[in-house]
Amino acid sequence: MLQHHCKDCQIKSAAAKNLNTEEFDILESNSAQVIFKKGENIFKEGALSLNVAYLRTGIVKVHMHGPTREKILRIVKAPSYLGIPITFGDKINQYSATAIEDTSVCFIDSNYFRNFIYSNGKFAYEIIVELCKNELKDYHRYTSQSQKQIPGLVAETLLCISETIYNNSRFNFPLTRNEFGDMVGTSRESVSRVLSELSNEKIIEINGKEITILKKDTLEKISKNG
DNA sequence: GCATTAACCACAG
DNA sequence: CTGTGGTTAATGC
Repeated sequence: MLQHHCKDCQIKSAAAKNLNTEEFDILESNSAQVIFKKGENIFKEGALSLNVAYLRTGIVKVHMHGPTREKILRIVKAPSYLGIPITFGDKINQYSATAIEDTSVCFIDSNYFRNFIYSNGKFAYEIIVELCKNELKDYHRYTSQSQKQIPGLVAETLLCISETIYNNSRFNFPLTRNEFGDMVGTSRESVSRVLSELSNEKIIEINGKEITILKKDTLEKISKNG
């Protein structure tokens, strides 16, 4: 376990900024920081959930088993909590989290996390805000996913990764084609095909894992029109 | 019918 | 792990 001092942490969550000195002491003695290498599993679907995971740095994929394939639910960039729905929704993890870049995670004992919710209204409020924002994003994604065709979904995903994860029109796409398929609910072949079409039309440029968005406006149009 | 879309399979780098 | 081509099934003019 790494030495850590929650009070001095530079990457506090919006919620944790509302904790007082005493609460930070409690947090510190009931949490542990762990480093995960790219590809390592952070918590696994089906296991018993005993803590809240707070993603301090890095990027993670959140995924669960579907009837036929794996489904990638979200790509999460730090800082963000990872396991709140698990902690309060069920004792058993309903989904897994896997690092797609080197990552540092703080695990917080659920009981103490729960106590903060009970006793500190501002803390609880920030947690609710985060949950609500995520829920709204999920609603948007689910409606897109059920109504857009594959080119629209691929375009949407590229824009989303570029804007919200990397803030750059050029980025290393962190998933394999297969995982990209799992993310938009389609086959790796279809993703492949759409990507090469986009590349042929000079809308994006592909160098292995590196993707550059050349014509953002046309990509947005494709995303919008489904 | 004919066209489009996308899944599944197979095979080659 | 990826890209591509052939085939097939579903859906919509």
